[in-house]
Formats: sequence, C-alpha cells, structure tokens
Amino acid sequence: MSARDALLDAYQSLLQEAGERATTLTAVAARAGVSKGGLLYHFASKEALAAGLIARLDALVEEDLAQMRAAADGPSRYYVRTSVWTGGALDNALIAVAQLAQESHVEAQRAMRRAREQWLELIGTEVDEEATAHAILLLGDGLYFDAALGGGTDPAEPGRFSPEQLMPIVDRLLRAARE
Amino acid sequence: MSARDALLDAYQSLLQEAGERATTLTAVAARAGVSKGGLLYHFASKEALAAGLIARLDALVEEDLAQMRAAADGPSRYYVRTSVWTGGALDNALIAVAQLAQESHVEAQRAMRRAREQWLELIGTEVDEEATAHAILLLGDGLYFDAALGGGTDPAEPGRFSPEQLMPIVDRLLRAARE
DNA sequence: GTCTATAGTACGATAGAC
DNA sequence: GTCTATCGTACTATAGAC
Repeated sequence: MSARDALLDAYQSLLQEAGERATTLTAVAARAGVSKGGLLYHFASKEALAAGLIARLDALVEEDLAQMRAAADGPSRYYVRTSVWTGGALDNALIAVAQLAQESHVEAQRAMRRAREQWLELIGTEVDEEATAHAILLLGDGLYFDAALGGGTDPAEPGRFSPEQLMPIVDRLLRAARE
Repeated sequence: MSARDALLDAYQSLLQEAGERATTLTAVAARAGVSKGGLLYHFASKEALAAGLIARLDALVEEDLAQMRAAADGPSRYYVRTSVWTGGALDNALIAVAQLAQESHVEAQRAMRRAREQWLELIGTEVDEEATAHAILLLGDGLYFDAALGGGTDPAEPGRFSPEQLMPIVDRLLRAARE
C-alpha cells in the first residue's frame, strides 16, 4: 500500500473514531507511522487530506451505484441491505465524510448530497411512489446516523440492526406501494 | 431570559450551524453578546457548557416523552411526525448534542442513547413486532441525520420531508405489523 | 456580574538537513 | 521521500480591575 493511502486511511479512521477536532495532523501522522513533515509531503495541507477523502468516497459511491443497478433483488433491497453497518470501505468513507460535512465543510456536504440524490434516483426506478422511495432512503440515513453516533466501531451494540430484521420491512413497503 | 440561557442558546446554535471546531468560547461569547470573561463566569469551562446543553436536552426529551405517551394518534405517529425538522427546541438541542456525540463526547453519546432507548420503548407499547418498531425509530433517526448534515437551517431544501408525505408510510407499517 | 490582559498550550504549516 | 526544528496563530482558561 502506498504511503498516500496509509495516510488517507489514518485520516479516515481518526475522523470516524475520534471526530474532527481530535483528527490533528500530528495524530494522523502518528497513526500512519510517519512524521508530520512526512504527511505534509503527500498532502500539502489539511484541506488536501479532506479533498483526498472526498475523492475516495466519490469513487466508492460510483462502484456502489453500479452494483446497486445490477442487484438481483433490486436497488431498494440492495440499498437497505448494504446500509446496515458492515465496516466496508464505503461505510467507513461515508461516516468519515459525514463528520466533515457536519463541521460545515462545503465540499463534504456536496458529496453527501450527491450520493443521496443518486441513491434516491435508483430507488425511484423501482418504486414509483415518491413517499415510499423517500422512506427507504430514510431507513438508510437512519442506519448511518446510528453508525456515526457510536463511532461505528462496535457491530454488536444493542439497538444495532441486522439485514434479516429489516428486509421484511422493505418488502412490505415495496408491496404496499405497488397496490 | 437569563444570561445563562442566552449563552447556552449561542453555544447550541453555533454547534448546529458551524460544528464543534468552530464553536470556540470567543465565538459563543460574541454571539451571546458578552465577553469571554463574562461567559466563563456563568460556565467555568467549555465542558460546563456541554453539560448544560445535555441537561437541557434531557429535560426536553422528558417533556417530549410525556407528550408522546399522551398523543391521540399514538406514540409511533407522534414520533415520526415530530422528528421531521420543525426548528423546535428539542430538534435544535438534539442536533447540537449529536455534534458533541460525534466528537467522542461520552456524556453526549450517553444522552443520545438514552433518548433513543426511551423512544423505542414507547413505540414498542404500540407495536409488538420488534422489526417494525426499529424501522419506525430508524425513520426518525434518518430525519435527524438529514437535518444534522445541512446544519438544520433550511427547511425548504430539496430532499427534505414533510409529515404529510411520511404519515401514510407509518400507517402502512403499523397496519402490516398487526396482520 | 462583566470586563481586559495575558499565561500556557497545541495547532497548521514552513524551512532546510539528510 | 522523510525527518527535526520552529514560526505564527488561535485556543482554553486564569487573574485581577471595575
């Protein structure tokens, strides 16, 4: 793995576990196993780290959308199924960027909005009824909210959700929307 | 209004609009119209501000639970209806405390978990099926996530939800769970 | 009860050796 | 490509006048 990726990983995991405040250049460098000077060779500023993370998220969302389009069980079920916390690359990037977005980082907010719009659009190809499409999107948002609150590290926490539990609910929403 | 409340309001609104990083003692004091020294007379430390905000949230949640218990349309419908962003006192306090929680503030995380558990418990008195109760809780979480991402200031933003849109969905979930 | 002044610390970023 | 040393800034909190 390149030093650049290691630094981006350290930045991402710190954002997620400790928040934006605690994610200092010193802390990121330490976690990646380099000095602050070493970090700043690869990312000239803290803003460059944020831009790198957002670019990573954009790429992962693109991949996710392709899989969502191809999902055998349809986009809605794919979306909810994969919004449950798995610790996957997209989950982690999304929670980290959400942290930036909440600190009023404009580009992070834009990236989050972009991703949500595209997910909603794909859900819309399966369910005509707008309210149902929105409700399905909200279920995913709720799952990310829960993951973001706890730092997203403990998958066995009470109140955490499983796909097995949630999929019948999605089925009902889809069925009801078709009637 | 007491100076204490004015300072707490300033702290809360800054957390919400600008994030934890930008919520410095100087910024809070300026928004409340006092000097830094004036602020520190009422709240001896930044931690005291956080504790004050969490206490405020606890009180508002308590009030909300009482209204939720007494709601004519039942706790589930009340919960979703009031989770849509209204700019009310509870909404604002909740988003602000969520910001603290995401910066790894342990007491803020505890307060969020406490509130969610109590809401879920009340929803559970109406809905026996656990999966449905969780789905309803998730809808509310999703609504707060959306509000938190944008800073919660613009109620007319596209992708925002209305109670009119969401209530039929809740009705369907409740009906389906009873069958 | 509110102010100014300032101490002490930690941050982001630069400079230059290797 | 990575390091150490350091500059300038901004933060939390204290001290003491009014």
